[in-house]
Amino acid sequence: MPDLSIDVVAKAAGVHRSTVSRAFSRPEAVKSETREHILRIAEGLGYTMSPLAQALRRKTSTFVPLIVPDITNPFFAELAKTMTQAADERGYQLLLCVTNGDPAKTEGYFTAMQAMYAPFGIVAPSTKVDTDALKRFDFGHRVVVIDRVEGDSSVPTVTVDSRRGIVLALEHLRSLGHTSIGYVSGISGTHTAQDRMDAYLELSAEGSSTPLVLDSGSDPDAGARAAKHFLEMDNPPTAIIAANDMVAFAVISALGQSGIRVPEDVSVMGFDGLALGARFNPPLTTVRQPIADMGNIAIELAEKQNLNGSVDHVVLEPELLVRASTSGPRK
Amino acid sequence: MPDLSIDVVAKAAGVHRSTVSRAFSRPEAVKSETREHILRIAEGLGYTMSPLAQALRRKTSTFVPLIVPDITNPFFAELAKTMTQAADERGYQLLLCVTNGDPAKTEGYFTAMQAMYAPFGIVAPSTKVDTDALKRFDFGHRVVVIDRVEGDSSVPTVTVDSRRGIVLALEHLRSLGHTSIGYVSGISGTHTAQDRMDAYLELSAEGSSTPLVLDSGSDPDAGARAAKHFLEMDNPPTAIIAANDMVAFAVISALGQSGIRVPEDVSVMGFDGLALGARFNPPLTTVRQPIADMGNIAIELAEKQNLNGSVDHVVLEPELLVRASTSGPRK
DNA sequence: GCTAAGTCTGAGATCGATTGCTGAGATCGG
DNA sequence: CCGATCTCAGCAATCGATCTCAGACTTAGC
Repeated sequence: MPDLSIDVVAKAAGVHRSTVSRAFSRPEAVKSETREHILRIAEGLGYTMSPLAQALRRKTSTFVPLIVPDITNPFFAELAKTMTQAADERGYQLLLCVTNGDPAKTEGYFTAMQAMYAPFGIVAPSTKVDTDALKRFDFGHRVVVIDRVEGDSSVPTVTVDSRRGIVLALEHLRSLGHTSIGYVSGISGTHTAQDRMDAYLELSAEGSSTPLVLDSGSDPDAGARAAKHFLEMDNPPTAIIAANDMVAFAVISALGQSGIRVPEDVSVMGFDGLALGARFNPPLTTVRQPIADMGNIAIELAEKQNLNGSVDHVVLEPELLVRASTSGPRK
Repeated sequence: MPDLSIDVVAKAAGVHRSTVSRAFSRPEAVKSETREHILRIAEGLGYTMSPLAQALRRKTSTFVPLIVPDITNPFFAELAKTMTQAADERGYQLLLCVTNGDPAKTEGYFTAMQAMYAPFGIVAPSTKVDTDALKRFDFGHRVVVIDRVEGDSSVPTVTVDSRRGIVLALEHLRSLGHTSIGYVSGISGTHTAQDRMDAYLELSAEGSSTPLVLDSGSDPDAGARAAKHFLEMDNPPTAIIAANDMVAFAVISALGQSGIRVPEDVSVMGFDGLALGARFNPPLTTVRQPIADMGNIAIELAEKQNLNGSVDHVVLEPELLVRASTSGPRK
């Protein structure tokens, strides 16, 4: 394969380099005959422009980083999947960047992406993002965050309404007849995690039942600890809300290990709406986040900010997804 | 942030551009005093080299594509995770490319990666890879495949020993007392999927029990169909081997929906060893693939092939992982 | 038919690096 | 003390595109 540069095509088409360039990136600036001729020749040669050279010269590329803490977490995987497509449709190429929760890595990606002339980026954090720290980076001025952010600041964000989600969960459980409803966090760090917990605490109290947090850790063992705690209680709740689907899985698994059945002995709900939940045992009742929408909107917000500096905060509506892990309380 | 080019650093350090370049990429070619001086200045300015310009000029980059069909599948997610790190450690930057099973996308990535001057790539296919089709692409000569390929050809591969894995599963189940062991494929397309199924068919017959394939589809509903089939049988098997963990999850879930208990009523095993399996209900007994090793070795093979054209085929040993989804057959 | 206003295309500098070549000093043996 | 050998740094071409400028040709208006 001889190296295919723009000059090769130019020679083959009998025109100047610049004309070929225009034929591709500014079609209206070149006579349509010439353009079609060039395109035909290029096609025949199997030529495509070098994104590298292009980015270098233009000082802007179509690479859009999506920074996530852990791709092994299905929530982020689903986000990545839908965002890949959303990016594609708009002519961008999503670059997945995994931090493993290490803030230093995030910063590394920032400078790398700056160097790649990425027009903007999307960050799905694992901690409360520090807006000021963000803004210390050049690239930090061009990201949108998938989480709430301290004091509605100058960074565009997309989130779903945590409180509304908890309301949905609580209503569902109460309509089933539950009055004693526990909570296990299993995540922390992000504002979203905090918001869900706060909403539970507050709304649970309103409902005249005492809030009951089985575990508030954020490690993978939270589910097991919550189950242990549950077993040790004299008067355990008849239903449990988990802060996200993964934790719900862990709770159900741990409970199952001790012979507790879901939903016969206790109802368990998740929060996320992972596809995986439909194939859990039992299929998980949960509060669905519109992940695909989040991805699309994140990119839109990024484009908007890039265009006219506007900083929007979009809050999406969650949705109740009833499957089989909840039922009426045991008599 | 003024644009930080190599010339800026050169000026600041009072040397020529080329000297700065050497200070970074060919340390031995510049007097150590000078070099340290330059490095210090660069550090102070917060300068990093443009990977774009570098790749353009050198005609080789450090981008390594990992092409997977679906990042939402935890197997590929885990692969991506470990490979990201493996790549990092060797100075590469992994670029995750998701095809959604569309071969056209794979080809698109090939030419894109060619244009990015990627030194090589890793492909985790969802279909039997056609070596000839691969070789039609320039970039196809520099990939390693995570699957077996037709006729031990000229493409390096990494796989785990499918037959051995099935042996492990069968031995485990038989030692528990099972004699009637079913199989559900749920995947197909890859040679690995084929190999597992073939191994089951063959070894199962040897064990003097008749092979019993509950479902051989490859869609997400295979689990449900297998469960349906199971329920309709007069004499259902007492144990089921699923071709991978995800299918095992689906089978257990579907069975559970019909009131069949695992492992009390029927034992179910998976194949993969996903981290998720430990938190399933019940925790999944499975055959573990050394995913991290696969990632590391894939990159090693790629480097080797790139260096001296050697084409190796590495076959890794799977390992039995006993958890709670298997037990003795019901009396 | 002649000038003014468009259309198109070509020239050449430029983006941020790398690298073969050349030459200035330093080192060294005799 | 002199030429030969080494080191080390500068020069300038190059990678594959983009884009401003300016010139060549059309087209239009009167």
